[in-house]
Amino acid sequence: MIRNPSLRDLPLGIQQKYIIVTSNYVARQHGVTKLMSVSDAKEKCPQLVLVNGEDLTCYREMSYKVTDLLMSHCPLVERLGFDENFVDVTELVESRLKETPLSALSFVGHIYNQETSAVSAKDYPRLAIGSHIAAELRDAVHTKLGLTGCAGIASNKLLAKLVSGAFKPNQQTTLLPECTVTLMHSLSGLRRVPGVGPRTAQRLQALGLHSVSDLQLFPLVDLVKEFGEAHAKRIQNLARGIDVSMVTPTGPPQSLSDEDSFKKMSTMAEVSQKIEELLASLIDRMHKDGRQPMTFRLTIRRLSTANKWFNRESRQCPIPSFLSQKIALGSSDVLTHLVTVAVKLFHKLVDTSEAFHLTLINVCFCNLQSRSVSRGSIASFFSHKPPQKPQSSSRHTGPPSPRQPISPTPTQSHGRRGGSDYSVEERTGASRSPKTSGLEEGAFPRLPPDVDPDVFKVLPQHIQEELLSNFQTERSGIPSVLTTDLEDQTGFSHIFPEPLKRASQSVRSEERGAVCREYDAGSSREDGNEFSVPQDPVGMRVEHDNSSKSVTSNSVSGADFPHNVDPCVFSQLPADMQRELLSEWRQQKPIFKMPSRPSGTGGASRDKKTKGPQTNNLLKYFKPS
DNA sequence: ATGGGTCCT
DNA sequence: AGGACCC
Repeated sequence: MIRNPSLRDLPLGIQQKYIIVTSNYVARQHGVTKLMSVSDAKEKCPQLVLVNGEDLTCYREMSYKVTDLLMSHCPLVERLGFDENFVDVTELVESRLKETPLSALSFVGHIYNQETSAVSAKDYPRLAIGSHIAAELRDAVHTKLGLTGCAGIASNKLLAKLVSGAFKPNQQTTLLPECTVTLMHSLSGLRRVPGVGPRTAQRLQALGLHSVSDLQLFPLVDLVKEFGEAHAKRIQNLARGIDVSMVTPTGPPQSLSDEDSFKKMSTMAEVSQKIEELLASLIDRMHKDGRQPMTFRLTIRRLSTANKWFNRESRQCPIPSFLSQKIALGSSDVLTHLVTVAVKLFHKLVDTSEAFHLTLINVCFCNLQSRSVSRGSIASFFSHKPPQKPQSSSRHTGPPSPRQPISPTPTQSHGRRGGSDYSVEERTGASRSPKTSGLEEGAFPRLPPDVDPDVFKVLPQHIQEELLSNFQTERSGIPSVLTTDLEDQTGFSHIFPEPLKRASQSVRSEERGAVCREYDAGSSREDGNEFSVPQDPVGMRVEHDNSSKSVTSNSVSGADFPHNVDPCVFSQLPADMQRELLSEWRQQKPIFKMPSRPSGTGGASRDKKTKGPQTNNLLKYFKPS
């Protein structure tokens, strides 16, 4: 729709192969649904206009533009697919809170299950501020990129995401902590809980669990028997509305892939041709990215009578370094060489002396390394301060673009290996200082002043809840996450880098143009971004350093609580109290996981998970031509 | 399903 | 290399 506004008021469907992956609201009014076959859709809506959405380029570009724009307002942005972003606005909220009188606070948009006019913003100062930030972000995305979408404002990612869909086209909703229970109970089944996929839902069903409350109340011990401790705790917490995961800045993609599916392919000639076609566009994308892929992977799907359902098989291999350099440099004869590599992998997958029938081929570059400048040594990495959050520098600075061997290209910060010295540091930001770890106060810092935390801890649950609920009405909530989403449209190009987010699949994207969400009805999609607000700054972010100690209490996987906290009680606590508890608890955990496996090149590089600090600008991505 | 992605085992 | 999850 963005590309062709004349489609805006017509029923529009985005087609990939023989299915409508998404559609605008006009088409939805005519009964077109999300993964409907083209034939069923045409039957329901003969006038349906179809746009092919198999090429995700436009959506990807727009998607990064959105992420980039959000990052320019607040650096902590985590992408989820092409059309959703989580933004941790805790720090922004805290700084605005310091400069605004309580009397000047208000809410913007909807409040889940309550009348906005009936809620006092003074009682939830952080969430109220979060609602304004979400509105500003949605407005920026709309005015600068032409996309509309929804946002959810809550104390964690799970909740922000779930509440963002409460009011559908192009609206935003804030979740007050006391409505968490209602929101979770409103879900029609366990599959609606993000993080519970088809497999987990099936296993839960086998245990006799169907609803969110079934999972909330199921004995953890028994759940652990089925799923293991970490997974069991995680999903049960999710059912209770608890999500301790951080908003992890996404940074540039970890892999780039290109694939095509078809009815059937049975000859080597067709296979090499398809591989060549896919590789040509992948190499082009890789070149624009500017990083060097160290690994290549080929994936296929066989036509299988039985098991049609996900049988994908893959083989991967290191990319000879002369080739990966050429890719980054944009050399023209790379294609042939890579086709050779791919065909060799293909033969490891398929015995071509026998008949074969493929249904899909995927080519992927992963283990992407930024060639930063100096290839310096690992020593230079250690000499810098710790990986701070680099942030940005590059972000706005133009496309880092590709190229140029020497330049200090920013690209990622983080791990950066190498680099001259400068780059790295920019840090900035905010200082999130480390606050030392430790103890600062007790575990329950925000109890009413007349309650001793040590006494509180040993009280029966119902008494604790009563104390807290009385106290809670006086405190504000803390927001935490927001998500925003946007819709569609696309356009492209741009300024710097990258793009946006939304469009989830191709589908969405194509729609683009039009619509957006004007008003209701229908549909398109929207989705959103979620902003979470609140958290304490300190809490979520852990970054820094080192570790302090290792774990104190249980540590275990991410899902547990400090030893004296019962999850059931915890879930009833006011959001800001939860946040502080989690913060403290997280500070005791080691921050970096270190290479569990010997990594390759410099260990310094990082470990993937360490992404935290890297903010990078992602976006740089395709250059502005 | 489609055409992408993520992280964990 | 595969599995699970997300869109």
